[in-house]
Amino acid sequence: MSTAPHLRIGEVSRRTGVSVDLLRAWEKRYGVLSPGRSEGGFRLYSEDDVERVRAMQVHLGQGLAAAQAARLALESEVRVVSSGSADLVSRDRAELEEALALFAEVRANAAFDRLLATLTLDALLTDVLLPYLHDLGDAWERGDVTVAQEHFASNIIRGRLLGLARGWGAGVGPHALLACPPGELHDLGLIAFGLALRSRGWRITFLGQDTPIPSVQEHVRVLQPDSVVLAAAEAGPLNDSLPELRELAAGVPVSLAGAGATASLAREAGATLLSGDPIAEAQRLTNGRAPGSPKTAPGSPKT
Amino acid sequence: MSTAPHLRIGEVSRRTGVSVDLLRAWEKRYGVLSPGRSEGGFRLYSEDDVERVRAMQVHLGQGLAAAQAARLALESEVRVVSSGSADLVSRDRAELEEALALFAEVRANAAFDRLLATLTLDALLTDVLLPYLHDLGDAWERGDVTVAQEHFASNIIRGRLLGLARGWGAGVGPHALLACPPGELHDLGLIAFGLALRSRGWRITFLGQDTPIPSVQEHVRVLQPDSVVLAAAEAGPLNDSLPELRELAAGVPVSLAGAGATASLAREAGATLLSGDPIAEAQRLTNGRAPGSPKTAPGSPKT
Amino acid sequence: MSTAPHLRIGEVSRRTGVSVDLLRAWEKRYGVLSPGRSEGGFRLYSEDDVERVRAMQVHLGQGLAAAQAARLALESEVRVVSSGSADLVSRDRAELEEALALFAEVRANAAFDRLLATLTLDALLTDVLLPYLHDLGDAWERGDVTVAQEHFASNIIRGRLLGLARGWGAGVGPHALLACPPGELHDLGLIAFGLALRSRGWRITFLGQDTPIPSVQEHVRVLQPDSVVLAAAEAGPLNDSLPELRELAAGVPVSLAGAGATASLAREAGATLLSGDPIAEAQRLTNGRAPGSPKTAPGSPKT
DNA sequence: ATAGGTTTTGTCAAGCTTTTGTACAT
DNA sequence: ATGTACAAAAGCTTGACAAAACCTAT
Repeated sequence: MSTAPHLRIGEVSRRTGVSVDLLRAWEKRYGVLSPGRSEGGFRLYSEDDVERVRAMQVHLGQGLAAAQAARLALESEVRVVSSGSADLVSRDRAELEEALALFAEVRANAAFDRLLATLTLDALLTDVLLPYLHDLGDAWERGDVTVAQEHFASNIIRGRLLGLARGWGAGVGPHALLACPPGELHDLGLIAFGLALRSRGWRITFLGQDTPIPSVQEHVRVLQPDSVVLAAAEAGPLNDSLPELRELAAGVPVSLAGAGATASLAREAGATLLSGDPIAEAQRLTNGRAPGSPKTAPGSPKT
Repeated sequence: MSTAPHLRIGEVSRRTGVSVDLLRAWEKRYGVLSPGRSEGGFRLYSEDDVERVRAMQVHLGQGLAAAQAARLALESEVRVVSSGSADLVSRDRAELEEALALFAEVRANAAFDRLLATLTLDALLTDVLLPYLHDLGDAWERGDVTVAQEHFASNIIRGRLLGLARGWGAGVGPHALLACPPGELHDLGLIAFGLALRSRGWRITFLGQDTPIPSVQEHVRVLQPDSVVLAAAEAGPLNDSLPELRELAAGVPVSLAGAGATASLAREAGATLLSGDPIAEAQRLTNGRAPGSPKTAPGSPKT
Repeated sequence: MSTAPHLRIGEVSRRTGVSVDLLRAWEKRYGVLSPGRSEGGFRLYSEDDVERVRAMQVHLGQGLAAAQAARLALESEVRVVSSGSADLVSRDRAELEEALALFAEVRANAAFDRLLATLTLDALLTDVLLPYLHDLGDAWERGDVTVAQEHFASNIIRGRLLGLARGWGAGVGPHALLACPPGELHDLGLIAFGLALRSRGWRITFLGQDTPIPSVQEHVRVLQPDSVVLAAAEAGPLNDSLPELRELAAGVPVSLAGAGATASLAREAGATLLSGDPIAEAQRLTNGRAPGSPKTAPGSPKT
């Protein structure tokens, strides 16, 4: 795949770390590079040339003499595989983390795209995003991460997850209503849970952060979901809503999730506890319901 | 719809803020206006003429020269053209509102899709989303809308806006850092503002809800934004951060926006007040930038 | 998509941060810009010109020299910010088409990503991809497009659609088996149909191009799908398989789709005809399965 | 690596014209 | 109200210049 030559020698030097003089020397002595020329005679290199310089560097690093390195670089057109392909995912994960820490939106999105292209949604959530969010929470508590960094990262991830969530209310599957109790602002785990449910055929209605239980109650009557899931990162918000939770759980299956949900709390509220990670619990919920076929096919909203 | 001409030049001047002399000059030079005449020879303008003057002002505000502004004001005769499709737009807008009120995610997204296919970003924001959010806030205060409905709608819209926002940190333009002060959870207007800035060539870093000012401060040093914008729906959060705001504003241009930002607050903080709607203010901020002062020198090699 | 030129040089400078002198120099030296002129000789730039300046800036930022940056900007290898006045979707759609026609894979993917971020999957399919594929077919028949171009575009789109399709076999919804009859190679419409079904909660098994009906038959016995859909762009392949089709349709609901499916053919085969576009038919099939009326929620539709 | 020459590119200046808001006289 | 005048702001062209980046050859 040849690209038009458009890099001057200084930029090639900057990109590879090889001095301009040396670049010219390699060209003359070994013919590794054959740049075009500008009208006035300046060398113009292509991206491929940069690759070839990199290849030279790799070979030199392996102890070969320059002449041999050059021959190899020319002959085999070795692509530099900077790390094993098995590790591609963890590389992208690292890239994502670094980009988010540096406020580099574009890099973060690119890494996200690559991950999305390599992994299934389940794998992306369980192996990358949820661990990352977990670590982020820890780092935040330890003060290793500023609030601004945490916010920036959350907003990027929220945007991407909501993008994946688009349309999750459609279809014929069972219907889950998701919300965080009053005072609870961490909704990312809940979105992840919704996505996992979605990919198993559920329909999702998402209310998000800081939703009063009576308001949930009110709409349960109308929407008739098959399940209501409330998530909180700490016990406080759930505890504060305990009476209303009990009332809610009397009319519809309620599950509590997130680090704030405990067995005793669930028991007192008459709710189910989802203690594992979102994906596992989504699987469990789905298996519990209908191993194979959807229970009912409630009408889908028209259009 | 043409109305009978009945406005004398002084009234037109008063309504538009354009001096009498200038109105006559525009008429003669560009033919933007063609007023009738009273018996005694006084100019008599119609409402349409006033609209046309307003159109000129809009274009001038966008940095066009008078001659070009006039041509556009005459050519596009925007009212007529868009009122044909205005029906369609308002239908889609109504559909969007109804779907959001009914938790009909799919219908809401479909309406949003149609709006995206008909409108420019500016029009979508100014004519549909911002008014809708405004109304929603009012309805919420009056209790005409439940918390769950408000949350559901916000999350859908947030998801779509963040989708449009993807990549807004890239590029070469001036750089704005956006955040809501501690305690402030309404970030949609700020996202809209970010989008408007983006479409005018700015780069955006978005921190969102509930961001402590010292954390903003810290990253301002690193990111060196050209402008920091803080938005709040009520005065409280901004007031509470006043001392830190002042300190922040000492080192970087700070603007305050949203219903919670007042002139006196801005003055005390040493910040600029953005009092208008997000799109207008984005325009203003862009025009306000000094001409011919390219901040970024060519060839910034760092990522 | 050219807009009328109406920006004077100062405004362009203000918007891009490039000095007026430099703008004139770039015009003269590299021809990056070709502004119109006012009556008195002032340069008048269009919005597209502004974009081209931005493209230059991006390339400069990557370390290219001005001359080369200009060449790239002219070849429009990079589209930067969408700032123009066109609506949001048609811009990216045009970009996608151009990129596909020019074998510019990176650009095409970038445009696809933007569309995916802005639109719903349904909208992406109905408003962008399916019309595009249709036009492409026409252009191919007229000879306006080379085989290579058609292949390139198809493969890119197939890759992206299959990426979206990942995991479409999982879950609890009804199960559809999709295939093209022997001799039929056009599977893109069928993939689109599968995606539309998927987003409505179905599980998909996709057999693809050129599948012998007995093989479908066999899968049906094992997988017990709720529906089998066969698609063909011309009548031939379906006709040739008529006897086997009849046999297949005796054991499982079969639908025929694509331009090659006719009412009479469907009748003879004992199959249903899906005559509309994939998305509409997916909706119909879904509604057909779940005849329960949509539960309409009250709430406050009015504001 | 150094020396001596060339190309590239951003910026500036001088002198003149166009555009446009405002002012003034009739 | 009309017509003319005017000055500031913004543009135009040509030509030149200097710093940075490159070239070849020693």
